[in-house]
Amino acid sequence: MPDREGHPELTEIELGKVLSALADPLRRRVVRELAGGPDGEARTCSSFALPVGKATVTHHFRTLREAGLIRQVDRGNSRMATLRRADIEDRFPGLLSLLVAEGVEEAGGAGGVGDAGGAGGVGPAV
Amino acid sequence: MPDREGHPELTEIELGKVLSALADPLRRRVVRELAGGPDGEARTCSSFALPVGKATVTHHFRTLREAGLIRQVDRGNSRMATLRRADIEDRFPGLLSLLVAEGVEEAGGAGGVGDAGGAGGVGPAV
DNA sequence: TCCAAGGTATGACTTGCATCGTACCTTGCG
DNA sequence: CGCAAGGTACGATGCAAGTCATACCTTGGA
Repeated sequence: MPDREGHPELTEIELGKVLSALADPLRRRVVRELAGGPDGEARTCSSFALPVGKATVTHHFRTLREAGLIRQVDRGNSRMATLRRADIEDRFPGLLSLLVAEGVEEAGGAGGVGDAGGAGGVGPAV
Repeated sequence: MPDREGHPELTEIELGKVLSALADPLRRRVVRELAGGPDGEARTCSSFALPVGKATVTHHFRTLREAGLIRQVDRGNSRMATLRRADIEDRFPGLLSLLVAEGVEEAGGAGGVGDAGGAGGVGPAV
């Protein structure tokens, strides 16, 4: 059962909810940025500079949280979000690689996803 | 540019459209059944026995086709659908494994996805 | 030739979702 | 203490998506 903040447990993460959450380009961008950063990195919601209002940002982060993709913890004034990297890799190996690869191709990189698909090596060498 | 039947080319397959298409459980079921069958298997729309009306079935198959997940070819009276397995593996390696694994866990299999994540070995040995 | 079967096209309906504005709460700081 | 800043809650709105009923087309077979 999810805790009172809405985080599902590892075994409760459902593929359908994850895919629905990742269907939105804004949410995909958040996960991609987190996946491209160091493991365990904690960022505030506002640090992503999403081109939508505050209320909408809250909505998107709630969706990501309830899907099991991110973890949110209160830290004083702000609310830090971290990627549940190990959990996602455990249940859906290779999924994060696909998101990171999407960012690469949009950034003007050459075609091909390289070694994507492996369980490791998603983030930078920490 | 997609052909007049709506099939996108390999390089036109977008992650966003694919994820949106797979967000629906009925469509996920179609892809999962195709991915679990032999490579190149062609089935009619009605062979999936989806619990919705004919018009809705057409709608779902159109979505899958325009996302680039299946290919539909006329064959006399019926319209056969085949999984674009190689194309999907090329652009999103490991994605089909996740769908097949979902079916396994729902069917009462033990936890864990085994060797999922590799590019090969999604379907049965053909 | 006529009819049944598989799909498609169209229009309508309903629900869900993304978005916003506003009000409100909490924390940190001057 | 008082205020600004980060988030949340709630209500409203507009649009996209899933569903259906119906009508229609095409093919294959009796």
